[in-house]
Amino acid sequence: MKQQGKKKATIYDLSILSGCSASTVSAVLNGTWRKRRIKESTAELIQNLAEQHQYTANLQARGLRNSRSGLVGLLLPVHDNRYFSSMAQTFEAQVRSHGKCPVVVSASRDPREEIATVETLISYSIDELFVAGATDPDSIHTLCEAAGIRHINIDLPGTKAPSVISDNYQGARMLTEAIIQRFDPADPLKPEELFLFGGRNDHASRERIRGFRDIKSALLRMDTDACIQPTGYSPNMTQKAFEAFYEREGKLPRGLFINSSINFEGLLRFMAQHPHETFADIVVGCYDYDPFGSFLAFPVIMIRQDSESMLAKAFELIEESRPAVKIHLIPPELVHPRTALNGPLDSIRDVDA
Amino acid sequence: MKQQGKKKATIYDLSILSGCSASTVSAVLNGTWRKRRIKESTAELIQNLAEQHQYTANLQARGLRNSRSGLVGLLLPVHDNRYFSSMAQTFEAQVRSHGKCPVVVSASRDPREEIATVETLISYSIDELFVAGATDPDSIHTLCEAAGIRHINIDLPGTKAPSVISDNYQGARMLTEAIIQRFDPADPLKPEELFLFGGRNDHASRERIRGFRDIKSALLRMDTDACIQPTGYSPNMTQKAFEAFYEREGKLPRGLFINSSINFEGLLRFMAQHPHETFADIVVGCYDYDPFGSFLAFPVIMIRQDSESMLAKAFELIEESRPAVKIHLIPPELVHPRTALNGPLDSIRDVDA
DNA sequence: ATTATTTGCACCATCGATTGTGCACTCAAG
DNA sequence: CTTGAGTGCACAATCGATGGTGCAAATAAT
Repeated sequence: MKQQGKKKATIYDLSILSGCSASTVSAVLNGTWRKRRIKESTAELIQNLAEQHQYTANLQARGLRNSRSGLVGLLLPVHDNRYFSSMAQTFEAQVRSHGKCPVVVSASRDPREEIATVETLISYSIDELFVAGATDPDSIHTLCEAAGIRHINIDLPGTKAPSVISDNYQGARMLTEAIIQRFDPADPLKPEELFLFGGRNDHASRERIRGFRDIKSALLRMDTDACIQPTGYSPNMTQKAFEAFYEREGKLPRGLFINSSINFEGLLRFMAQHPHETFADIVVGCYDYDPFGSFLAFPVIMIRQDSESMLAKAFELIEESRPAVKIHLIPPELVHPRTALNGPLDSIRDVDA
Repeated sequence: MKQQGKKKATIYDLSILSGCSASTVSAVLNGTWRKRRIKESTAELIQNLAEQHQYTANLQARGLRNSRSGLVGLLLPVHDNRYFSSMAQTFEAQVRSHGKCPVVVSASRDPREEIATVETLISYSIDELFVAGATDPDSIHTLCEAAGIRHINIDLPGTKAPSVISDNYQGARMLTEAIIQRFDPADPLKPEELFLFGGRNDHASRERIRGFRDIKSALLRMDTDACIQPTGYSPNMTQKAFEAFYEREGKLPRGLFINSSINFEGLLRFMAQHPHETFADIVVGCYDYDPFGSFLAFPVIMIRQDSESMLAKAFELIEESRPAVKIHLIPPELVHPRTALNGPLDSIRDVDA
């Protein structure tokens, strides 16, 4: 790649060209020139020069001076699933509409990586940080607080900063109930046929498990916890859990509560290894929404977490000077099988053809 | 959010604490101290102080001085689909392994937004830029070149910078052929039953259409171009195209070549409006891979674009001092129905449970 | 005409890190 | 004792933008 290119123009270049001082140029170009009582004609002169020479401010210099960067961060566990990627999409739009620059990074649900990533972001003087699905929101809080950075938890709550999360308990109740009721009353689901797969020991999983357990107890019967199989957030671990179950029982449970779309991918991997008939009669409830997942051959009931509302609430809170450290629950939505919902992409105009 | 927090420590603070000059502190902390013949004991002293006071460098200041930031950018059209989100995931891992900081941003396939976004990135002195799926790679090239920023096109080629793209022509040939051959020889697909939906007038779409057309001519017969329906990259437009078709013909074509998973979502939306039976006999080929898409009730043949290889090649090229401005084709992979491939998430360890 | 205001802008320190230059000191060789 | 080489570090300029302060010229008030 050619490394030449005549060094981007600076306010000093424009200062010489215009015969004004650099501070005048700066004031004109950052909009504070009226406040500084710069003549309109001077402003125009400089603006024209800036345009001719394609001036753009060096944002690192500005950020250094202001100790703010105009960057707003979103920390994700992973990019590669619909829940988080649509959150990223919404986040970008929101941040842009506030005139800031969105920065989305992922940290693989690894506490060390999370800390390191946040430290890096802080070193760039990001202005605000949205922490989504962090394994350790409270240590992130400590870092942010020391640096004086406004921050907020999304999806997984912390105890030291305000949090906006999905109402996992209610969502799990709705989902569990929908799974059970999906069965023909003539041949209803039996307690030993309803299992939960996926998740781990995080707040979201615990709440979902609690909702699952409560509804299962109420509508069917809750015997032991054998029907709850946390497998982590990994397709492969989930697949192995299904394989193990199938090995033991010779079939899958008819009713499946799957903790997330990532775990659902584990079921897909299992399915790829087994004949179609193995799934003739199953009903899946998945705590996440994926449009393709909704149209599989068997009934898939999904929960769409309302990341738009979550982000909207988060933006609202982060603007407050001293938001209460509390958890805000956003109700998710039950999505019946074969439903194609609109997503953030729908607000993008796609002209031409 | 509390705005206090005792201002992060700087080299000047450590300079006072250690009794050394700021330049010595700087040298010690950025690793150049041997070159500057600093005593080992001095280095240790300063390193300990740095640790005690949780010093981290202000990267904006460093970037300003060096006119490099340590940031590497990836510009995407959108986050919210599996192709691009998995590209983002792979990109992050690669950039991190080079000791840099990944920045992923999307620009909605809007040329203006692309330009504005790239200008912002340049203003932060990003070191390198990967431009994926840009509508207007050549104007982006102009910007980058003026700023002396190494850059490379991915997914959609430009004429002024090296490009790494998927071999859309070959991929489309494979996909078209696989669709046709999926049908029972006893009741083969007829020319008027094979349609292409989606895409627009970009390089990828044109190549895919060319591949589609060539194979269709060779194996069936290519009459008019009525069987090619570019609908843009929008689920809704695609849905409307299907509705219109259905309105006219009373059914869908039995063989469908769908240009991308985004367009495939348009088919889902159509499906949500119509009874199951409408799709009893269709075969879909989709130029994109989505694990859930692969397991739908009808056969879905997919193309997985090898974004890992594309990125690997792109990283290789961008390191070269003067890479040739040519297009590198990366062969994609045909994915048979009901296949669950591994993705970038599989390389993430998910401990605990 | 003289003093008081207002207008228009230049000057300079500052943000934090980097780096070329050079000075003072130690130690050994002559 | 002088010279030369090497050691260890400090100084100061620099990256580009910002904003407080102050000063001269233009205009208004008396």
